[in-house]
Amino acid sequence: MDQSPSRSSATTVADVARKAGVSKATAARVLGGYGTVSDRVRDAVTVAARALNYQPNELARSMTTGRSGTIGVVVGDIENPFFSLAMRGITDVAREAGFTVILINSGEDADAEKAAIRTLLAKRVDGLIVSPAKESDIDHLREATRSGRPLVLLDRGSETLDVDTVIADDRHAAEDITRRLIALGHSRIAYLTACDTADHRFHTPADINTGSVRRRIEGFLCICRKAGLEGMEEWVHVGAITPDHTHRIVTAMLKSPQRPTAIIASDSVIGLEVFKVCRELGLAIPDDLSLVSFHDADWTSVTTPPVTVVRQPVYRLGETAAKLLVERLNGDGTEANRIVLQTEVIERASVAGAPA
Amino acid sequence: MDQSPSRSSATTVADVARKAGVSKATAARVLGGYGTVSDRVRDAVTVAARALNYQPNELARSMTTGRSGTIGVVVGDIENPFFSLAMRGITDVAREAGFTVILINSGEDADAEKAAIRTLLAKRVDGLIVSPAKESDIDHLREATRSGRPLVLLDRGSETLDVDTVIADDRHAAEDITRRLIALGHSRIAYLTACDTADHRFHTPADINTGSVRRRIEGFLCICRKAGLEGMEEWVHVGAITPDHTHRIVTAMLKSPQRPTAIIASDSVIGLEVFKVCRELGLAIPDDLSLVSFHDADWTSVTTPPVTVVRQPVYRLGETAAKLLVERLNGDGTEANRIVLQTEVIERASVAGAPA
DNA sequence: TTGAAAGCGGTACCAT
DNA sequence: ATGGTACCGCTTTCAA
Repeated sequence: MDQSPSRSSATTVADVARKAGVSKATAARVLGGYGTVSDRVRDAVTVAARALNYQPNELARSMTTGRSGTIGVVVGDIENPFFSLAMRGITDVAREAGFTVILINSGEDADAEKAAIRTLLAKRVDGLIVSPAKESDIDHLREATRSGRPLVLLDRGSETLDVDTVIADDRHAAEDITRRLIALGHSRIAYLTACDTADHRFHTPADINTGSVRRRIEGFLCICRKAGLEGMEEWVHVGAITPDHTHRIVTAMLKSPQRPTAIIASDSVIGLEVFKVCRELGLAIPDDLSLVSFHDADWTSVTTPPVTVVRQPVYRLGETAAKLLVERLNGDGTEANRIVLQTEVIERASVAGAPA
Repeated sequence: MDQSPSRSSATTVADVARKAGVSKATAARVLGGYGTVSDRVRDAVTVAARALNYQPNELARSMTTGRSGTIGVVVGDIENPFFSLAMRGITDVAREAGFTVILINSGEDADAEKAAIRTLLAKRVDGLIVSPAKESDIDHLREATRSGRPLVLLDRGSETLDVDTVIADDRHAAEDITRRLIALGHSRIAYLTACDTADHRFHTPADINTGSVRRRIEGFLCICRKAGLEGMEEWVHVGAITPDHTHRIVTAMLKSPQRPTAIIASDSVIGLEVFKVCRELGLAIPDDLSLVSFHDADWTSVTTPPVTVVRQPVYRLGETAAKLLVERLNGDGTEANRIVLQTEVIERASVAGAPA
């Protein structure tokens, strides 16, 4: 009465072994594809496995091997086209290498990120790819590496953490576009980012915890200073964390008497919102306002006018990070790589000389 | 010489138990948060755990409990804004409910989807959310449910598979916009989808394996017929699987002598490409061509003219699917839900009367 | 080449 | 309330 064949619980190696008339160890060898077995036995086991519809239990396998075949990815927000494209790069490489990906959104919140890392570590991921919300707050990342599992930082590095890092050349990109804007006669140039500070105002780049953005702002300020533009810190606006926030900030900015003649948007979501506010306010781009946006989102070429953007190799960012991780997982013990992917300014028609 | 304290391998329940001077069972009770223990012992164990930096091994836990705390998600392409937004809905609900998400891209390929399901099942996910590439080819899905793990279908249902399903009201949406177009005098209306057929041509809705799209085309053809428009099958174009493909198809379409006066784009990626081709060809929207796109992508409101779209509750699609799954996981044994979320046509300015 | 048995790190049942 | 111990399903010595 206990040998019901349609018992719901899955068939195991032992079941197959019994049916094939061999030992558990032998069955495991053919089912797991390791060790050596005679052809005759292999066939018998294979047949039995098929008959019993044997499905291996990766969890049990992971228990003994210590490898879960899984990599954990923590990004700010998968909904953001930047991350979803990078994610595509990661998953493509992972699948190719036989790994599976666990995705967790941090919502750019440091605490959520910590919880995510803890969860991932508990699930015994083989490695991690993280886009840290705050570069200053990385004890949890350090602990992750201390647990022996390789970590790759995506889009945002850390000076104090010596691990593989893949970022874009944000600083030069920012310098480049700032230089162009200044050459065109702009001096009231605003930089707008989603990153926020404690008092929602910008004072110094050190306030900015997101490395990629900090580097851009540093580049922006540096070129401004070189051009004799002082005190541009006050033109840096933070806290554009949602379209609503952005809308409010941009509206206030453009309605002020000393309004900017150019805006640099730190990502395409912000750039889009700037575009919308201009519409509402009846401001013409580029005659009344020049606009440059980071991230070459697909729609930027189709607006009127099309938007000048900084093209970042987003897919390759993810792809490269995953490749680095897979190499580590395969035993690469060389020192940490810090890879900087080049960016490119795509000139379109949203930039013109400063209004008189 | 074997009691090196900085041994790399993680500390286990047994280690903690030893240090706290209690049995493994007792230590496990406090560490696992089950059973009953005296406060004194609880403290001792907690202290020992902290001292040893104990990190639970979820894999081992899953082994015995049979629950992995993981749900598997298979989508066509995470890079597509549709899926990344739905994914956001899924991950939000999953996190809230204490589940972690494994993401696999199928690339809309049935074989890849099968492999994905197999992998996920082997990893012992507790449940699955799948956006099936082909509704006709679902043996692997059936097998998944047979393994006892709940499955929820996302955006695409299946008549023959009796499982929880969350889709948008695609048919009515298509009927609605077709009706509007016809009322405006259009009769040469093209429908363009990424779905492909064996010979890359459309004959009958039965050729279309993606349920959501099939339902739209059925609605489109139905209304056309009711309005006395026959043979509209030849205005349905398939195979717009990449922007390049789309570009070629749309260009050919718009250059033909009998070119359409209106195009319905099956997703925002296609809609964007139609927009670009019109630019290139010097065709004015909506004077020369009316355009309606499925998916209210963020940029559609900012083009010139802004695009009339079918707004789908994409986030809620994912959210609802995840909620359904979590309920099943919590023991809901009621019959399969088939949830149809309402769509809404957002009228903007890309639609006008048919050119004379 | 094959088998027996000891884990992997927890959980859970049964005593005490 | 606590301890002893048999698993979970698979891998991996070690012998035979």
